[in-house]
Amino acid sequence: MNSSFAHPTSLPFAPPPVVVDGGRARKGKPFAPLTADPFRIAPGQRLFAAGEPAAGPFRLIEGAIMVLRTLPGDRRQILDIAGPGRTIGFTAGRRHDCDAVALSPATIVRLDAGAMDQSVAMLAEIARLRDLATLLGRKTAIERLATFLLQMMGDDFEDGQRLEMPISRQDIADHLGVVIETVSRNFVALKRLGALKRAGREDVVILDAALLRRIADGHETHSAVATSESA
Amino acid sequence: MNSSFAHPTSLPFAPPPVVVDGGRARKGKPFAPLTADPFRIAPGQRLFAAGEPAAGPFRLIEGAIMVLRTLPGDRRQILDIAGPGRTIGFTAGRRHDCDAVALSPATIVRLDAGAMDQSVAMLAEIARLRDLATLLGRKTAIERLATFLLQMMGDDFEDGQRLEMPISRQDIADHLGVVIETVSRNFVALKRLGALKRAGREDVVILDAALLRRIADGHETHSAVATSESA
DNA sequence: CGGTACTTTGACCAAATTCAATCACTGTGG
DNA sequence: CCACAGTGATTGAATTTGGTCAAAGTACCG
Repeated sequence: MNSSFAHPTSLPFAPPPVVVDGGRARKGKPFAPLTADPFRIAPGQRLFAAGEPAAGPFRLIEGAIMVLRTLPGDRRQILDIAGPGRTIGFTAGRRHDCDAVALSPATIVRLDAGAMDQSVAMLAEIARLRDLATLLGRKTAIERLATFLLQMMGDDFEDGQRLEMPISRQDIADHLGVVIETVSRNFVALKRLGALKRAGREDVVILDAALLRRIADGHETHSAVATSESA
Repeated sequence: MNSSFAHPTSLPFAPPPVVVDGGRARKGKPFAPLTADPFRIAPGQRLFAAGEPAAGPFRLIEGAIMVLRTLPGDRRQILDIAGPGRTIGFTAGRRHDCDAVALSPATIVRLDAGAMDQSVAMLAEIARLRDLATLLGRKTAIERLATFLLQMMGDDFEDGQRLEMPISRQDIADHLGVVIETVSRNFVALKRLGALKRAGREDVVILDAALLRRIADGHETHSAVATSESA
């Protein structure tokens, strides 16, 4: 179903997630979101792994982290690609049920598990996972890719703007539930449709966000991966 | 991608979700999970719809309710099939982003949005949606069906036991991200593999739960929907 | 009984996967 | 500065899984 995949490269130094005191704020501030000290991890390094005792949720200050699950036969499902401000690492049990791996150098703080109002972050997580499930269950490959690009763009993104993508084709594929070749072909398809153009190795320039949006939403019903066109 | 689908039949009577007092407990009990009065809805009736102002989460006392999203072109993704004890209807914004429809006569209570410890239910919901996303992103049709059956069985289910399925093929299909014919064919495949046998219209007898589990987990690597065998 | 709705089956089709090159960018060493 | 590995991305061809379309089959209900 899927083959060689982008290794969670265990990089040189491996600071264990730095658990400072039990989570209680040391200096007063009784109801501020209680945290430990921020720490950094390098690209490819794991923040936590499935099966490990849960070390409370984490707030991502800077960088990008992906959260993923592995199943037999080289199959992976990337459940989240989180950027600054996002909270990750919620778990229902005593142990993590996913791996979390840095995509770029990341700064993180561990949140106190008891800290009030993780509920906002949890509700956001639920909404996000519903979107993902809908995408995986009911969207075509090109719709998935368009949806993904729009997510990476965030709001207030303008046509002509360069979109940085600190993520490999394999990881995109494992996020969108397709194989790497399908991602490639659909990048080409979007290029042909005039939605974007390449910009260097990993990046891309968005030419028509509105078109992208129509494709993502399942209007613009082309199969799109045509087999050699003139233009 | 998907065609005629099981209509959220708007049934005769349609009691609006009965909002009793603001959620405050009337009789003391200061910290009991504050609720309004239970109410009932009939099969096919909607509990809430996407776009409606959020009416707080609901606890399902009895019956079955499905939560689903609709996208252009007759496409649906059923995100949840909830039974007694489950809490549904979480939403990040002020409005629901899903529809909820009863599969069987259901008894429900509205929970006070502020009531402590929805967080347990939220964490469970997150875990559930991660499983679903993994299934939709990375499992084959037969693996999806096996996984679904195991879920319906719950724990402590024994070989030879009859499994009641108060849900149509179309709804199963829209839950598993395949079409109705694929569900049919894979029921046949599971029958041929000796995992189950039919029992009346909707129900099924589980013959080999262990096999089902192996299939669901992606061991037992058969494509399985063979095109006419002798046995 | 006959009608309606849902399910199953079959034949065919298409989107996506698999397998296998080829290509393009990066970094290295000559 | 250029040849050349090495890695990841792209392209092509063949295959497969699941989808589409259409025709039975089957249960349920009046």
